[in-house]
Amino acid sequence: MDAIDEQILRQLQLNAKISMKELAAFVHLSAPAVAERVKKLEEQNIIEGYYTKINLISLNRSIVALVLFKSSDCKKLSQFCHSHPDVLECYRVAGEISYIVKIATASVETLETFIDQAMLYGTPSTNIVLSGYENKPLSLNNIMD
Amino acid sequence: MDAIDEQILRQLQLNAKISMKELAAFVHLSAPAVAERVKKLEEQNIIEGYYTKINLISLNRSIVALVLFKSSDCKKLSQFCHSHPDVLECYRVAGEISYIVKIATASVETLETFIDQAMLYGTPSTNIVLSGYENKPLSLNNIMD
DNA sequence: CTTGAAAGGATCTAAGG
DNA sequence: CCTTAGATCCTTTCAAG
Repeated sequence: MDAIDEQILRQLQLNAKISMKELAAFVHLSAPAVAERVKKLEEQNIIEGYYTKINLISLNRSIVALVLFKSSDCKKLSQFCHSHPDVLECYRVAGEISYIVKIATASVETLETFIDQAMLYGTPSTNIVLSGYENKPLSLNNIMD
Repeated sequence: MDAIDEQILRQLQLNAKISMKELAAFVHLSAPAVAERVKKLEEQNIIEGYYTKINLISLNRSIVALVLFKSSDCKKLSQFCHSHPDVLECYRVAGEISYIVKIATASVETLETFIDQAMLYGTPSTNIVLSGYENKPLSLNNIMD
């Protein structure tokens, strides 16, 4: 991983579908050279995947909430969340809280159902998201383009 | 948005770089037909973007934490987080907590620095992530393939 | 690493149902 | 809205430097 790889990763974070040609222009290399670097980054699992962000409202998930659990049965809670169709992310954490779940759901009714079910495994504290942002790109050094 | 669009979105969530040809095979249409649907989904902002997930350790961010803020100056905190190079996500929430920040940072020292700075804008409660998962794909109805 | 060329895919365009 | 067919562009691979 050198400075050129870092620039490649930076561009890929912003746009997974950039062409090798464009990427090559960014880093001042040829397209075959960049393609080989990207391939190696994939093989080393430094690039973990390419995914598409879909508008949550379009997926009928108008309500996003972060649910914090104290003293929960983490194993069962983890299983429950993993199988729940509205759960986006979940984290086992060390701190005041023991488990944190991000959920995107259709309505307050479906949120209530989730909470009721989750209460079997711990004590939830629900925080509904009013605004926020995600997917801020990271760079190793803070090189700006 | 019909059932075919939903299938397209489902596949794109799993792999942003799938070809129109492959996607067409999934939904039993021709490649140009699928390409046009994808283009419309992009124009309607139902597809919000194509991103690459990079391994955090490779980016020198071994520590991930979720920091919860109570009674904070949300506007200034938001500005601070937005400009911080290690912040991945932040949310203004309604609940017991008023602001939640996800940060990926190099070490306990850099985490400490973040907390010290963030304390100017609110009262943080730091939860270090032990394990977790993200990017669970969503579907409108729970159609499995 | 480069350039350049050739082969294979993917995408785009156009014509038509 | 769809299909098929052709043209064009991109990527990939290989050569040679």
